[in-house]
Amino acid sequence: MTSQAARSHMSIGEVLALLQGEFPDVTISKIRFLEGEGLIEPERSPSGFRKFTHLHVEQLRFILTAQRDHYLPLRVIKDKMAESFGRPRAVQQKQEVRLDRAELLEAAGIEEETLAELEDYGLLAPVARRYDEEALNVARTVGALARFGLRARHLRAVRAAAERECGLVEQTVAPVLKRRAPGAIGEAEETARELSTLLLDLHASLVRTGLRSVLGR
Amino acid sequence: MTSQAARSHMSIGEVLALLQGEFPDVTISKIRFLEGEGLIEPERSPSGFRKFTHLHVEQLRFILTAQRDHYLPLRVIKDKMAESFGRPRAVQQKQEVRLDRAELLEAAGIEEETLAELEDYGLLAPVARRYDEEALNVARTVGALARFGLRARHLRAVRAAAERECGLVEQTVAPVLKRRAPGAIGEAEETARELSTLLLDLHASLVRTGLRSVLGR
DNA sequence: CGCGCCCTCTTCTAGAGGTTGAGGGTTTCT
DNA sequence: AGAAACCCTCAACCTCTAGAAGAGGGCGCG
Repeated sequence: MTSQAARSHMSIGEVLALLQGEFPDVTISKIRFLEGEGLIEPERSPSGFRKFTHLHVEQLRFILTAQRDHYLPLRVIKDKMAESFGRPRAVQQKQEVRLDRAELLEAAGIEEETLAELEDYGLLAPVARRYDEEALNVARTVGALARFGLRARHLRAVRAAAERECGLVEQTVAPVLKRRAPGAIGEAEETARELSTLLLDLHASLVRTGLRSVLGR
Repeated sequence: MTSQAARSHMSIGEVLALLQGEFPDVTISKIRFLEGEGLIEPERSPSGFRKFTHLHVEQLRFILTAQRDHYLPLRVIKDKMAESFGRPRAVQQKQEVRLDRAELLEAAGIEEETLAELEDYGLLAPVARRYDEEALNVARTVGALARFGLRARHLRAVRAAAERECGLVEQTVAPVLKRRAPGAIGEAEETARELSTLLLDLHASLVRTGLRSVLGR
């Protein structure tokens, strides 16, 4: 048995041996299965044997830990891997939702006129006559709010607030975007995502605090 | 149909109605299933109908959130529930945070002057000279935002927006609160929580959508 | 050339998390 | 009272995830 260190890549059996100490119930069949699910992508030798590197072992460790300690489903682990290990191309689907008007009404469980109202107040707009995931979520949420007597016109303020926050993000990110360097867009997206998370978090905290005083304590 | 408010306990259908806004795919059969799995234990009427209280609704919310947002298996959720809800009273956990000024600065990793700014702009205020969990979160978040060049004065709009949303909730809940019936407070809290969740969700959706167009798709 | 390792592919499975429907009682509206 | 709406149990069924098991067949090396 040649040491796996020397060759820089390992066979599936060697990988198994490496991991088995830490994760007693990993098996060859499981590793193959994980490849099938697109979680790892080992190279192949001319004759078809899988060739693993240390990176792959790292990834497997990540997967197995996520399963064992955080109970995450593979689908979610896959997404997280894209973040932690960076897109190994494949551009990740995300299962685009694209509904037409009738489908949206159906899926969100709202009336035509509610939708019209929503569009009037700018809470939601189709892109190329189609509604995406986010639009569906808006429609559903507004539907639920309507059951409390809150109609679109009450929600204009929410839209305005969202717009102002977007403005804040835009303003911060603009210089990066302008600098037409390669990778600038990716960087801007990253920053925008991070900023918006923070702003949403702040917003939520403020609302919760405000509410507590409304309810007396 | 009598309002669920008056009776302090609800039928399974009423519980369903309460939750469906926030969790569109909860069903009666699922609620029964969760009882079968030992996650909730509603009382029964003499004729065998389930009787739910606000606590049960709270627990269901906990379960559904854990599933949806953290992908936890029921088995694990059950364990967590024992911690969060288990053993009624048991000295009120939730581990109240009550920091003084210095501790807050330390914990949030911000400067005295940043905090002063925050208080000036009404983003945060001590209660009886102490800062709670939510205040800490605000301070921390603002600290992170500051690293992107966003200072308290940029965030006034966020505060204003949060206040307006609180107003919306207050307005909706006010009639219930006034009606000084027993259980009215619990019901109001329940409604307020639900409304604010929906509003925050809506807000987040709008921000994400807006951001996408800022970044060009 | 034989023994151990590796390959693909198909079929099987165990469990989680519910759904559906039959058959039957209860509550409430009119 | 009678219908409509709601609720009950229990058993059967279903879909999806996460693999396991085995058949049938290639590599590779001492």
